[in-house]
Amino acid sequence: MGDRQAKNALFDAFASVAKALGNGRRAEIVDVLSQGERSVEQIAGELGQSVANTSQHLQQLLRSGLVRTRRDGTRIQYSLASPRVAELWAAVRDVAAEHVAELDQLAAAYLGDRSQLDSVTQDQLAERLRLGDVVVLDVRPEPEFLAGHIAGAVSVPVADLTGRLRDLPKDRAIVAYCRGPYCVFADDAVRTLRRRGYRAARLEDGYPEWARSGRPVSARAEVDA
Amino acid sequence: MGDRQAKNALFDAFASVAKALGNGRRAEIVDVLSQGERSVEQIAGELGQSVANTSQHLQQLLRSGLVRTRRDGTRIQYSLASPRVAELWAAVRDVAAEHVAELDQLAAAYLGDRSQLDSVTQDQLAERLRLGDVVVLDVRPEPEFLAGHIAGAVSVPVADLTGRLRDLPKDRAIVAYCRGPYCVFADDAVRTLRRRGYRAARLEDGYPEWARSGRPVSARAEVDA
DNA sequence: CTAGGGTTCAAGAGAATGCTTGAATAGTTC
DNA sequence: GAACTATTCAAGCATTCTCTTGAACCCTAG
Repeated sequence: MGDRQAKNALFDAFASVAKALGNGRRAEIVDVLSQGERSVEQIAGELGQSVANTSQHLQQLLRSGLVRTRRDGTRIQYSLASPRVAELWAAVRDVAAEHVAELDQLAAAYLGDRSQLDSVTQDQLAERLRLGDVVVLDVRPEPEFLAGHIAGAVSVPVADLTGRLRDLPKDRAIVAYCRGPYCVFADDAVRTLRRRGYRAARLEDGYPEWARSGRPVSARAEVDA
Repeated sequence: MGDRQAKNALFDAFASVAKALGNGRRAEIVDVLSQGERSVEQIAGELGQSVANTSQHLQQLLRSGLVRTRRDGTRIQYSLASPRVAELWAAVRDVAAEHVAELDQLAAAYLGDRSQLDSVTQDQLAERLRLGDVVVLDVRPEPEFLAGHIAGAVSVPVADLTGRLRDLPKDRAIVAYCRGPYCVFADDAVRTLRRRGYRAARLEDGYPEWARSGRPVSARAEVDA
């Protein structure tokens, strides 16, 4: 014991986890799965990749232990092996944001200019929720809302936003949120709302971060009541 | 914005951080550097790799932003870019421990059988330190002790242990610690001590974890006093 | 300014990776 | 039990990785 060969094997095993996340497409898969379980076809659609290629990436994630599968009728649902995997992914993302030089530009290229968008921290939103002086909009697709959302939020998927503007008050502050700091849904929603004269801002990060902080959430059961 | 190409580039950038850790040798480099800064030659020595190869891995870590360099006389000292990198590495290690199937066997192959070794948690050690009924041994090489150690610990590098047995009391409990949960120094020390009739146990993890938990530490300045 | 040594660079061989295409599989569902 | 279809497998090609060897490059120290 303590020999070089065994040590190499051990560290190769540690590194296998990082290697699994060490590809843009697989990273994106983990990002998608941190929103909830998905079938191969759904994931391929979100990534803009072929089903075969997506399947191979999923196999690799499966072998590395980061995801698991469940059969659901005719399809296979993939999900993260545990919440720790989502935390690891968030840690990778944060270290990249801090230490990768080009990240700001790349994020700007994908997200567009955010300098005009007001944003709100978790603490600020929690306080305003407590005071009740804010409307919270969950602009993710509805299934994700149903799977879990910020307690008190209303589901208005960004695709439906323009059709549901009449439900929203112009005299109250609106805070929109979505999947995380690099998700564009809330940005789009806030831009649309402000253009029409609403007082809208985006939550700095998204639902997964809110839930991980242990803040109040609801899921389907409570909603349907 | 929001287009596929930009999104791919963004996630490739996130993944670049994971990719940097996605090689056993580079993972080991980060593990070594989480103990403090090292020259290329030192790192190569610890890894059992050629200097040229080690240098190339270090260049890659440098490009990914995870490490930084500092010139010190005729040599270049590498260190982690920030404590967050050490945290990320610990997160990778923990996820691997939880989700990689073969990890237990690989760890056992490297560490040997730990079932006979008593171990102590951070909480337990903190409590016993408070009560003063324990001798804490830092069995890492002395430079690492000098760079920072558990407050109240004594430096007895494992290589010097047999020569310094007379300094250790047989009537008090001894807790040895080293670099982390996958470090063999404390194991070796505890085995040696128990064979000679001392009451020894190992700290479950190591110095970096202790420090990260915000528990009391000391460094050179206080020690020399 | 020069010698020396720590570090980096360059080229190359062999293996691994990532995506494509097309076929095979397995498990439901009807 | 048979048709369907979501998923996986297999083969192939271009690219990237990892380690080796040997030479080149700085920079400090004297």
